[in-house]
Amino acid sequence: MDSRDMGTRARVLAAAEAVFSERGFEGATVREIVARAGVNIASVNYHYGGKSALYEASLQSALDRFGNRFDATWNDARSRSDAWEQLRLFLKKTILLGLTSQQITAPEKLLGWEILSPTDQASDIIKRRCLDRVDEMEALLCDLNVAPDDELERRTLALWLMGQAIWFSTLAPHLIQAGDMDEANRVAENIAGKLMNGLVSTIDEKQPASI
Amino acid sequence: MDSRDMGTRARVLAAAEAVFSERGFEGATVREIVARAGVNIASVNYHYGGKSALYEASLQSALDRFGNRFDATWNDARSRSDAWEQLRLFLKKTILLGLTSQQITAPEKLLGWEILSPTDQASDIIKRRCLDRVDEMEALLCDLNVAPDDELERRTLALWLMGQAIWFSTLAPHLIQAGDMDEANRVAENIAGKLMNGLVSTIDEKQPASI
DNA sequence: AGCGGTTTCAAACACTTGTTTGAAACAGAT
DNA sequence: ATCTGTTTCAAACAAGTGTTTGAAACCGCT
Repeated sequence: MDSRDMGTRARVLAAAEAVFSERGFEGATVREIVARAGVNIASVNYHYGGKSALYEASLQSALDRFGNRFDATWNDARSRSDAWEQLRLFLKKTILLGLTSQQITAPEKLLGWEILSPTDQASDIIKRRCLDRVDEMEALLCDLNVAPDDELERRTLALWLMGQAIWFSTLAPHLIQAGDMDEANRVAENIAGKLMNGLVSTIDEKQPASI
Repeated sequence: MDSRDMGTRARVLAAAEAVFSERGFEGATVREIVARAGVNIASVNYHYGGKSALYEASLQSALDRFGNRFDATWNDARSRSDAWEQLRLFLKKTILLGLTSQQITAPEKLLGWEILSPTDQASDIIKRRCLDRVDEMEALLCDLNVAPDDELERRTLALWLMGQAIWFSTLAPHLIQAGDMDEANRVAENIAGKLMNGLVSTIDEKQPASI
């Protein structure tokens, strides 16, 4: 447990993240992991104690990086002075990510696997983290004075907005691809604008300006 | 290939759908499938030719049922006379489904697995089906006179609206649960309303009624 | 009853899986 | 150089995998 053993131990973890994210827990084999890491097969048991433990470590590490990336976008947006600008920037950035990224990144894929077949402990960790983000979105909505009084309503609204981020960063890349950066930028701004317009409209529940 | 063999053959398919959706392709074992179906292990090879072929059959069948369920909601909404009412009803129903359903259903989980680790042939089938739905949503947007002229913009908008359906029927149930039916109804109507308000607003791109 | 084709079955097959093992190689301190 | 604890390695292990096999059971038919 020294810090000098960051050679093989870290290489195993990196390879594990990649393989687990590509194939899931069951589909991944320790032989492929150690092959990619370029180390002996016994390393995974020696350093981590087994495949399951290695998976948990990979998930933890991937979640951290996922969280950090999210936090970076979030904090960057939150640093703006105007609250509406904060929301617009956050939405636009996350949408843009989905339109331009060529493939789902490892942490998001790992999250996906975990959602589909939850490991008891891990799914709790994930749930907690997701709900923390939802809390932050709720706070932003309160800043904007558009948070509904009703608790479930407010929570669903925050959850829904967060859903946009997840949707555009996971599934959308499979179905749509922007041509160039300018185009992506324009589309992202447009969608973000529609989301925000929906938020602020107070003429609720009635069909507006129909045919 | 008679129609009288619907006994074991169909039982295997049903069990396969369940097990594959719970554990994914790699995680599922033919032994568990045949155990649930209550048939001999050789049946899967005899009737389907192998695990992979059985998986494809399950995926096909699940996609059909998923499509049918979607089409039912869609057609029901589309039968309304007013176009805005069509959209509102569709959005509300799909949101409601996510708020009230206790767990992700088999077809959606299978879809999820396939998205995470696409089988070459299967992912094409899925893509095609999803894109067909997006086409229909585009048509509805044209009916509403809110479809942007730009193609990518229009497509992204349709895709985004469809994303709501998927989002609320797959991930949201993990994070939120409505208390009773009345509550769920109210929340679903609220979110649908916000979505539609965003659509119709023409005061685009500028921050509205800020602090 | 007897026949031909289809379907089921228990047992075995070849193979891959995660894990263990015991020796060899290494690093640092004396 | 020698000893100590740590790390790497090739080889082997037991368990579980999808698949095959050849015989038994079943079916509708004459």
